[in-house]
Amino acid sequence: MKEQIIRVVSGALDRAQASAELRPAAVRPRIVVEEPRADAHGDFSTNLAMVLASKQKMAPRKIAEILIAHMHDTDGLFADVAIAGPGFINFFVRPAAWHTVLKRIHEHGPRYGASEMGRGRKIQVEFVSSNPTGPLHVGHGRGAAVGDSVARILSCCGYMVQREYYINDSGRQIETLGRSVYLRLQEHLGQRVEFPSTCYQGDYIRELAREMAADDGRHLMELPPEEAVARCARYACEKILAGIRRDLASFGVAFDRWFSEQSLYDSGRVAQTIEAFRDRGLVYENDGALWFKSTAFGDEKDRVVVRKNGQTTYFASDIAYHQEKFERGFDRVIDVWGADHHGYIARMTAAIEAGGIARDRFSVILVQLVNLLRAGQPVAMSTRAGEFDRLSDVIGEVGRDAARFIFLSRHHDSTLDFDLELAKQKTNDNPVYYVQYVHARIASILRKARRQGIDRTDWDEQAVACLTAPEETTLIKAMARYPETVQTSAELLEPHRISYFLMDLAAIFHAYYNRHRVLVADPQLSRGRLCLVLAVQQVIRNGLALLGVTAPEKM
RNA sequence: GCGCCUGUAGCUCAGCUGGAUAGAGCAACGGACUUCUAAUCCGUAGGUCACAGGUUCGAAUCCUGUCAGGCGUACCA
Repeated sequence: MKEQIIRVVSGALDRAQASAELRPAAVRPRIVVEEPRADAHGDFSTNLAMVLASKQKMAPRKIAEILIAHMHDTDGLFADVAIAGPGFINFFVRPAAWHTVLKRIHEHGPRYGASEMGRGRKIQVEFVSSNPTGPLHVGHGRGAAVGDSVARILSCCGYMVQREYYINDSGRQIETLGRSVYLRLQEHLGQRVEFPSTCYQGDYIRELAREMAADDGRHLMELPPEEAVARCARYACEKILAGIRRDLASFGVAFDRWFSEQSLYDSGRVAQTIEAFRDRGLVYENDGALWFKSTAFGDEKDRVVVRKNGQTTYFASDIAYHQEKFERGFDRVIDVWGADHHGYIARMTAAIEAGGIARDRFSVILVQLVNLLRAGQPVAMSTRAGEFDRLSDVIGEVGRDAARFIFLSRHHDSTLDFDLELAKQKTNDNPVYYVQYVHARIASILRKARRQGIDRTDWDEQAVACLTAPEETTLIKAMARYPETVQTSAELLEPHRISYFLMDLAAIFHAYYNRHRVLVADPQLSRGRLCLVLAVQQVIRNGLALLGVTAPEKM
């Protein structure tokens, strides 16, 4: 609907300029159409006359008059177009014109809200990428929900999306993992060992050690320690990764590709990247280490890629990794990171630009941390004791839908309080159920309709013409906003906009439901209302799908 | 010190990249189940948009500064 109005306004501007009543502008202003808060200001309004005023050297209200005179309402949308305030043009849409929105929803079904904004461009979303040194915790859960939802939204907007998980299966932390398991294994086999605080403290390390002991633990002890540690590392890494995959699967998150950091070393890719940088003078030696000139690309200081001891840094493999991503043909690459990594953005962007890729093709979604609470009290989480607020526990306790919805109920820039008790509550406090309830209620209406022998739920133009109640128009107006909401959340990479949209639509529906009955004596009106609530159900389902939340038939 | 993020109702948060009189939910108070699911709805009350300047027809939104909180500032990952 908004697009149609933009077209009307845009056409009026063209004609006004063609007729020389308005002088042609060098730069055409972006036409902004908004929905005013107050009903008295109509269904839509544009500020175009005021934007043009200074350039045209004309009073805004005068410009508004000219624009209105040149408007062609070919679709018969408007009951009235009025000038108000300092020069707003307000549009009052005929109630019947709103019915075309309903028709569109019926026609497009699951594709309502989809667009070709992405024009098939390839885009990659890399998220979670948690180190395989321990199980996923709630913070990863938020990253998983955000990454997956962003991927769903982009895909809905016509991008070819790939979901990727980067496995840090190389370097010191993996060695530490191996040593941790090795020491616990020795301990398990009755040896007295000193377990350093630098090792991973969690109970899952003991479990892994027990498993290995049951397998071929004693045989391992006969190997040279270095080899035994390496074996422990490989075993633990695989096991933990399997657990991560399991947790993600139960969270409804599926990756298209799991990319191993080690593979970048095995293929010589990291070394090649460094050499390429060396050839182009992008690195230099200092204090025995090799530095990347990231300051030349906007970073605040240069960064080490090869340490004095000859080992490459994590950053080095990350540069190679991101170059490799773009070589795979992605137009855009999006990384979802925990907010504690924000200091890393400047150098990563610098490295990408140094590799000859425009910096705006890379973006990072920083996800702020999650405070896990229980009835308002913080849930104790001690990394030292190795106790995690595990994602699997949280999903087990509150369920996948509630967890996902809550993770997506805040802007990713703000910290999130996740209250386990609240998440289980089935009240208004907990918006998941509030939204899902709409879907279930409508399903219930349909069941009743079928019992009454009404089995036609297809589009019925005449029946829909009966929908004249103001609550009905409000409902349709809300649904008309959906496609735009999806596009905005795709542009800004902000899935929470979908959550808020759904809560808003749900509130409007519940109010309607309490005020009007769908199945009434008048069969024509019943059919019209059935068309209406079916559309609501469709939009709720589409929106929930973008969040990865189910739409239940019964609750 | 420097950098990034945040500051909106008692609490938790939206606010459509500058629009008209500031928006929800929770908590408080008062109402609505013989109906298609009350996991719902209706109403009342609640505000110096941290503070001070600036930009313009117009600012919660943009710019500068101040204050407060979070995070970061490795030859760790």
